Amino acid sequence: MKISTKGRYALRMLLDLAEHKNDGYIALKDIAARQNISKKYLEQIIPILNRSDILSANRGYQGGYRLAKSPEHYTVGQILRLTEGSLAPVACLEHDPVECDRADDCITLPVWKGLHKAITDYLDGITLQDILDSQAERYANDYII
Amino acid sequence: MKISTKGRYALRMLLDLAEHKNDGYIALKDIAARQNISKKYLEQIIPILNRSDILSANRGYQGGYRLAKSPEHYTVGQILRLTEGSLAPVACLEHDPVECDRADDCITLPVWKGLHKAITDYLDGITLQDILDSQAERYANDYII
DNA sequence: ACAAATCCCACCGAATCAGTAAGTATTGAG
DNA sequence: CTCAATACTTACTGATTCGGTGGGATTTGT
Repeated sequence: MKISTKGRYALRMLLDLAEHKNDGYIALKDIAARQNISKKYLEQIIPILNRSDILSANRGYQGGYRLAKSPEHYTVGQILRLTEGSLAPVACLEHDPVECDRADDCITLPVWKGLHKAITDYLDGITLQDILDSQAERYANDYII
Repeated sequence: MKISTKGRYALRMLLDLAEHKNDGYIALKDIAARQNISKKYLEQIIPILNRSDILSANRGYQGGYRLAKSPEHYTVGQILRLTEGSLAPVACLEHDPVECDRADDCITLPVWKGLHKAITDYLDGITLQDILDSQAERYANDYII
């Protein structure tokens, strides 16, 4: 019941892009350095995100990535669904559901459905902008103290 | 981000014991047959639950297991914590937290804390009795229709 | 032309998952 | 007292996933 590093890194990568959304195209090298993540591994995660048009990429010299939309248009749920494949806590709730002949009278299925809803309701309610805002707020508090 | 079969089987096993709580000691063989789960595998799951005094076991002829308390005293969260080790969606939130030197200014940590809370609030709010009740209700409806 | 970047594909060790196998210890019934 | 049924224990195993690394090919601004 863990979020994979792939998902956590993807979120941090997009947050990094959100923080630098006015700096043009950001090279993977810079994200890797700032976030202290292997650039090679990020190279493997990027195409997962890139497939669904949430990023805009530029190859070659001075190339890199930037967000296709502004940070409030990305929810954490949306990002994690890409990297994790699905946020369903059991296989029988996935989009192409794994067949389960017990589903009709499965006594535990409603529990998993409810859990799935609790998870997605929470994660789809948080945008990248929300996370940036809460960070800004924290820094402000630090400054006051 | 999946609940393991170990956790799902543990829940079904305890629900089976709850359904037969007035039938004395229940042999693993019977649970395995009713739930269509390998008895050998259940044998491996049982000690995880047995360690924490939620079961009462009897060895030998006519032996088996029964719940130590009544079904409303078991929450799904409590059971899954035993089999999954922890319900934390990231390692840095576990009980013996995995060290993370970035924790102090980790921008994503509040997200994972909130997710952890959403998950545990939901799962700790459901008891075995709740599940049995919802099943009974469904059967009642079927009967009416 | 060259260097910096994205892209692409294969590989790899370690851990986890989902079980199986084989045997020991304990108990009630006959 | 013996036997069969049961819980308990330990070890093993094949498949898959996790968390990467390595080696290049391709594109692009200077």
